[in-house]
Amino acid sequence: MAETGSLRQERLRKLEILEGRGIEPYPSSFRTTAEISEIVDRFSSLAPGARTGARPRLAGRITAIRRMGRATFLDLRQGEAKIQGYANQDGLAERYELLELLDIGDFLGVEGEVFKTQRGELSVDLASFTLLAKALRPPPEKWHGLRDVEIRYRQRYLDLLANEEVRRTFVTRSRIITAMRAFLDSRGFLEVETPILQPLYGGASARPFETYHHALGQRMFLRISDELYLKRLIVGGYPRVYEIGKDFRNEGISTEHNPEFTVMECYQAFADYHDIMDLAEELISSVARGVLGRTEIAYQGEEIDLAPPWRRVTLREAILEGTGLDIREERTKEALEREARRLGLRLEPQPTWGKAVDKLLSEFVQPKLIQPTFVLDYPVEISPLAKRKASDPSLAERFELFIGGLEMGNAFSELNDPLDQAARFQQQEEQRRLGDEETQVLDEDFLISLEHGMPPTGGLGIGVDRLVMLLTDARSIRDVILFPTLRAPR
RNA sequence: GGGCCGUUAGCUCAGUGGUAGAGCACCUGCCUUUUAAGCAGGGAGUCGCAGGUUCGAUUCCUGCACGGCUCACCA
Repeated sequence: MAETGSLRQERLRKLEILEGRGIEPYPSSFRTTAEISEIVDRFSSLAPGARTGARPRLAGRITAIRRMGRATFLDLRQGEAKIQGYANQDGLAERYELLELLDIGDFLGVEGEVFKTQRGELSVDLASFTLLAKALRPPPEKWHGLRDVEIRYRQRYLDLLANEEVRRTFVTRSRIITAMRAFLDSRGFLEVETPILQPLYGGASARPFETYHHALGQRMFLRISDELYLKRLIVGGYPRVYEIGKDFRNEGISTEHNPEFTVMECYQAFADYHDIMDLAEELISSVARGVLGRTEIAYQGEEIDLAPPWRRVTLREAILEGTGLDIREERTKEALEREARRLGLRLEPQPTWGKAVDKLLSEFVQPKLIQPTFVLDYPVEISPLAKRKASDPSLAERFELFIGGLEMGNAFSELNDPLDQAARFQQQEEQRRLGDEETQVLDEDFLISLEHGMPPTGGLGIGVDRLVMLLTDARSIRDVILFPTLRAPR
């Protein structure tokens, strides 16, 4: 980080003068008697020119200073709330000149009577003030805010100070997660924590981050999913569990992907994927109602209604609708790719039939799924942890949820047949040999847990960052993650 | 990783083959109810980095770094 040259030098000079006068620029505390927001709430309807007799002690950051000779105004901000400080030479006497040593960005404690100026600005008539922390660097520009995305992401604190809508977004994010917890808790789900550092990764098709534990002398992975551990807890007898936490995938970065991202996964015993669709609808619509107060939202210019029930369409119908291709007719990779080409679809060659189906969905169907849509019944080939449909063993009882063109969730009736699960892992190995690099790895310990008996269970995973994007109308996942992954500057 | 675009003062941005500007911020002066305070004056830059072309490069070319968008993979 470069020095900011003369601006920083200037502040250092003021710091020295302050210290020379025996003023501690970083005192350990300042006892306030009120929050700025409380004073604003209490006195905002005061008439211009009125005085209150109230004399609170307040603290905040200086966000503006207007010096007018023997009178000075400054804006003091604490969180969202702001109040004006008014000081004049009559009131402060020889202390008045110390105001010269204050800068925008400094934290200040004040004491004085609350009043309203002739122009109607709620103010504190400073009887005294105390420097609480000197800022040595200037804040971003007050008028245009901070635009440079690199500074916004790397120094998010400046973004939060300069851009109010950014501050609001992260408040909303926090409320979404709180609402999610409240919903799940009210449904009897137990919040648990499972390992992030794992000897084996699984539960999704993705490349992991690898690390090494020195004392154990052992390779470890950062989890790519919570799934296999949460299912072990269902085996262990908890009927409903959930976890909200980070997963890590060693893949590309985009407006919809951050290498570490937040996921909510929940598992409910004696439920199937139809029950889970109901659960997902209720979860997301109730979060929207709780946080935004409504279920109609606008996302990137599209009007979306999150009120249940949501559209449910099979994967086959969705692809048929979106492309004209019937995946039930084209059962081999070659036939599917040939037909896609015949229809003029730009489909890159895929390693397997299942991957090609997945590609058709994400490429040609997903962008059109603006209203909440459950796409159900996926090929078993690409659903190695989901139970087969009784009526068609080539399909899995699985759905993905799309809203606003974003893939929002993934769920299935969990595969609890240990022998079929073993066979599926085997099948994944074969797909790996065909060139699919993101197949699931065999987890012997997980298989053993299934052999001890897992009840029929429905599971759901929601991409929390994407849900926040949807509810805050964010275009990029980086706008809902406080410190998104960036290359380290050299 | 590929393609396209960007990088100029602390911040927001102009601009040029002849060595750099504005607004905010900063400094000095005036100003005791201002509020994007005002008025007058002033300081501030390795023009992302490194090469090349040129009498001369911030400007043109090449490479690199970082960022954005996009394509490829995933939640």
